[in-house]
Amino acid sequence: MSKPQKKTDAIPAPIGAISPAKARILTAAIDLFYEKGYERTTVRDIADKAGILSGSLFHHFKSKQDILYTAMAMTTQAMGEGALKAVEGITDPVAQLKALVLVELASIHRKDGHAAYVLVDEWRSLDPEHREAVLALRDNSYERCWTEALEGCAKKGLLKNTPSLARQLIRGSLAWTRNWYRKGGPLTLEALADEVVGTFLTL
Amino acid sequence: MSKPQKKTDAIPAPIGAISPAKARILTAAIDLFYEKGYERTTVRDIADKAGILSGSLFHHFKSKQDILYTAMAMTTQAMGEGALKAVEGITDPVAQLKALVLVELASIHRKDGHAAYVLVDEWRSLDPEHREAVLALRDNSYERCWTEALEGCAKKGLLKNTPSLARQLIRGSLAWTRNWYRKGGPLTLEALADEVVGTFLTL
DNA sequence: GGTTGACAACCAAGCGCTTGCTTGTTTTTA
DNA sequence: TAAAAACAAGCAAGCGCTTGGTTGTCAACC
Repeated sequence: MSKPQKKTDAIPAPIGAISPAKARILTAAIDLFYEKGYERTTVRDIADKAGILSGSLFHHFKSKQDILYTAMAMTTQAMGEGALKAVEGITDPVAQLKALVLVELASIHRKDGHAAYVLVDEWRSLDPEHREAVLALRDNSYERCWTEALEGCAKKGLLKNTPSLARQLIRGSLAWTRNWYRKGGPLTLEALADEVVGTFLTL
Repeated sequence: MSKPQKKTDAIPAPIGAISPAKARILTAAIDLFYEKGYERTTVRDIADKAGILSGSLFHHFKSKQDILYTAMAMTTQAMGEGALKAVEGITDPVAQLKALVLVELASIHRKDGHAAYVLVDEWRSLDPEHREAVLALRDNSYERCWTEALEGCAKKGLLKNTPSLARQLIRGSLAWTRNWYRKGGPLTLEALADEVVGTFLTL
């Protein structure tokens, strides 16, 4: 018994099963982060919204930072699965791209349960170690889908930029929609997705 | 003299002359906001960097929020002037657009004295009233340049989207460069600007 | 089937610290 | 010599988080 070392506690734990209580807290936290940002959101705010006292939060999460990390990691994982499902069965890279753009837009504007905007707005609030962990998680599935679609387009000569540059430009365009796009207006998400795809491809 | 009303104190004051001391504080604050964001930056941080004690800040600014507002308003005004100067004498709308893209990129990555990134990152930290004031300031000159250039391109049939949609997509692409673009790499800001213009126009 | 113990979830209270900001005084500047 | 600028000290409030005790739940045991 020279080295105890039961658990690798130094490196952030993987995202396993989430208890109902944890899920409730995460939902509340994500809503508040969306409205006010991480820093302006207090643990008391989160607890209030989740219907418990602030101290009880720390029975489920070891810190406020842990809540953010879990939210981002969970969302990343969910988006990876969503992206995989979106391109499933599609072989045309243009159609793949269109599907991926729509998934990302829908996530940002909360058409589903995800919460992609935390992955847009809160990078700076996430500790460097956690940041790397989330990035690794993202590159593993979500970005892989994008790369595949974009490289497919490039091979057909449809892409104006290199795939990696195109990815960053598109990501920026989509992320910024958070600051101006409103559902219910004349422009639907689908139409917006078409516009974006049409912009970055030479069709 | 039925109404005193010496100064419209309710609505944020306009940006007049900035004293040297104020300018020093603002520079320090902008640096820190850039590194850590508004919320994580304390008034003591700002004072330290400016070479004074924290209490002395409030001789120059009435609140921390006032520092942010002044920084954003000042930056907005400077960018308006920068944009005007950039398109000065240029009649070709494509060349205008290229110049404007470069100005915005340079500001975001602090190649000049401006600090456009606060206009990207810190909107949520700015009080609603101040926010409107800055937006009005922006639309007054800076956005006017963009609208003119984009409408010029549209008239020539070079634009893929409507000018207003193109503006938002471009703005997003440029803003997001903050999260991936690093100076000193193989891609210069000028080359990046060319890529962006080439992407959004049908040349 | 009633008692018991173990455990997770939560409450109640508050600790130690940091925050933005204020006040009264001293120094610097013009 | 008076205004502007900076200091020195600290307040009140709010922050993340800890602690110790109270519930509710459910399987194990006689």
